[in-house]
Amino acid sequence: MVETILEAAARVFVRSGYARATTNRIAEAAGISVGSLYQYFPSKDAIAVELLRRYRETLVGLVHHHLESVDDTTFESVVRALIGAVLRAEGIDPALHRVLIEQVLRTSARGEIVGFEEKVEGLLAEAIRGAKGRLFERDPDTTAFVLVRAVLGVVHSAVVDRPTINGPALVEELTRLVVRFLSP
Amino acid sequence: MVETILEAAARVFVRSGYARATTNRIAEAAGISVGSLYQYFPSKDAIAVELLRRYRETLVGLVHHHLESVDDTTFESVVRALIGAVLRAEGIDPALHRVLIEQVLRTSARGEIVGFEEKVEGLLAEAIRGAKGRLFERDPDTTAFVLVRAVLGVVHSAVVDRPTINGPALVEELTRLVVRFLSP
Amino acid sequence: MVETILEAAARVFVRSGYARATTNRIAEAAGISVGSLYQYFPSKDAIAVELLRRYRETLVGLVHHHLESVDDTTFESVVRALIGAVLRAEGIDPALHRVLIEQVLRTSARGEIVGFEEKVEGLLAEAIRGAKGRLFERDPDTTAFVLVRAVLGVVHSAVVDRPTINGPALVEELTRLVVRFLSP
Amino acid sequence: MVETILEAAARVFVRSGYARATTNRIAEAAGISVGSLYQYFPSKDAIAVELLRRYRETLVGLVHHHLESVDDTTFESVVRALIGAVLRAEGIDPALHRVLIEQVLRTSARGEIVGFEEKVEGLLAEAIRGAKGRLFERDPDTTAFVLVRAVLGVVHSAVVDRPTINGPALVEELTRLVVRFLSP
DNA sequence: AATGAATGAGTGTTCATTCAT
DNA sequence: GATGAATGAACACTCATTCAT
Repeated sequence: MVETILEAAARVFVRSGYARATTNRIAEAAGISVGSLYQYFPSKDAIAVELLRRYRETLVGLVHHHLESVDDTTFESVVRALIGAVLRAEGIDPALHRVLIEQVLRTSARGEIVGFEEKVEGLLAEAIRGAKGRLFERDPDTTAFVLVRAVLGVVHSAVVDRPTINGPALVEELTRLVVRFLSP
Repeated sequence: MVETILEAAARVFVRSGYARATTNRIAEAAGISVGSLYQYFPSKDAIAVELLRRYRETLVGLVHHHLESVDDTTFESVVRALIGAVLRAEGIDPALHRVLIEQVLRTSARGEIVGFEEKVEGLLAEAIRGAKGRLFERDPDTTAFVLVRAVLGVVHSAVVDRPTINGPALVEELTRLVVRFLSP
Repeated sequence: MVETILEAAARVFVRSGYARATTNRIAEAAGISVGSLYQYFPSKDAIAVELLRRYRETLVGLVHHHLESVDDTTFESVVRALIGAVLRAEGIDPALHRVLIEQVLRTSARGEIVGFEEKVEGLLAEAIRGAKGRLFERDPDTTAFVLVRAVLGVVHSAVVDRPTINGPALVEELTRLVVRFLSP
Repeated sequence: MVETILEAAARVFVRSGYARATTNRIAEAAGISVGSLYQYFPSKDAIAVELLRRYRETLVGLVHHHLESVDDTTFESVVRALIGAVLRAEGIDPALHRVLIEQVLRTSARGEIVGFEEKVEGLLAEAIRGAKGRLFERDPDTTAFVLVRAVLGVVHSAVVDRPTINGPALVEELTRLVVRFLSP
């Protein structure tokens, strides 16, 4: 039931924006009554918060998974695989993400939620520090910041604004961006 | 008067979010009455649209201005100057940008507004094509896309999420990102 | 089970007021499920009605009992005993009474319920008429009315508004009020 | 406008009870829109609070006024005049009073409001203490308490439950109640 | 008989917009 | 042009009641 509601809410949030997404509309989209919706979520905001939480959990998991294979193969191929995975990730719906962020940031759940990018940055900075070749002596934190935000900026834009650009060529360009940026 | 209203609206939008920013509150913040506000803008949405239009106009102008000096000096120094300028730009308030986008995208003005990044990308692709050294044979459009979105991703994040990181080191890292990415 | 529900309902009505006393809350306070509650009472109002009915029954019984002993002893001592009994009566919870009255008066059960004071007045008027000494020639009904409402007014106020005043001195004053009022 | 709303609210509260008196219904009864209602009162509760405040103010004024003439004439005639005045008082609508009390008691305004009877009792206790004849040596506070609550109990009942009884005979009986109670 | 998830009508309240002054 | 009181549609949320299990 929780799943049903979240899926319906995601659809309605994206289609109509948070403000115009009424709880009655969400319930209807989920094929249930408002009352039932409130049996599972205490408020409209709570739905947004949970949606955002899951969204971020998915992405963090994705990155984590790929970073573990760094040693197994070329650095470049890991980057390529990770970027490809993120670009393909079903869970990535920046339109939804965008809609949610403004709302959740006004919520008390704010603290629990903000920090997805930070988490990814932490994982990356760690990986950079542990990298065998000690590739460079710049500050790993700043490097991770630039890396994460640059890549996510491109990925989000590709998914939201220019779905047609999402192909192998984009993966290549992004991989080049990352690899060159990190090389000494 | 239009200016007064827009400034007040920007403040209120950022402080309270679009939904909670009532026209009465905006009018009050502008020191006028609601009635007067409606004398200059036909609707709340229209304020958001105009705000977004100006925001983008400012940024496009900024980029345009710096790209014209590409030939005058090193490529790298132009990039560095441009990045510095964008990061310092007063007009850049991604918090406002974020608030506006969701709303404006649901508006009929949508067509007139979307495409700021596209404009910048166009300027860039043009510059790349015209670059003397014929630096590379990749598709200028894809390259421009990656470049613009990557840089804006970092810039927006820096301004919104991590103001403390906004310093010379960040400019250096971003410049490196761009220069290396574009080098053959 | 009916008892359990009524006790729980009384607690919840007093604690939260009739409007905020939800049937779910009452059921929970009774340690049963809403469904079971509806097995014994057809509606929330029905609970209030039954509660009021019992409340009044208790008080009428109390008065009735004491009036029967009028001949056995001094008039004054009967009055004193009756007043003391009413003031001590466990069943007296004017807070509950107050909460119930407004609701029940809007109910179809209204007719069956109103008239508690009237019953007591009837008993009293009867007692006055039958009183040996034929104490006075005023209209027994008006006298009974004034007597009942005056005493109940004081009793209710004492229990609800000023529990600290509820002591022997109060009994004395009230007794004096009654005895003097009835003396020729 | 405030007056219009209060009058309409009083009517609706009495007719339908507080719970069923919707703000829309009140507005309609006042011949205005809900929005306007909220321009003058921040909430439904606030209306009840103001109504109660005025109600009590009226009654306190009434009592105060009559107590000032105590010295001018017989004690008994003052009592009689006061009782007659209270019984005739337009402002007295215990049905309304009853409806309001439960609600207001749950309100933060509770502190400012409770204490009407207390105020009257204070005035009375003062008058008793200052009475020339030093009529008795009982505790003036307890006496005032019994007096006020007894009289109000009768008055309220007369107005609400038995309007037909409200005549000269009732005034006589009540006056007798008071005078005898206070006599040494 | 007991349960409690599901229902949906109905509530208090907000706020974009209008318009008489 | 400026004002701000008035409007009322629309919303988030509650809760008495039902009914399949």
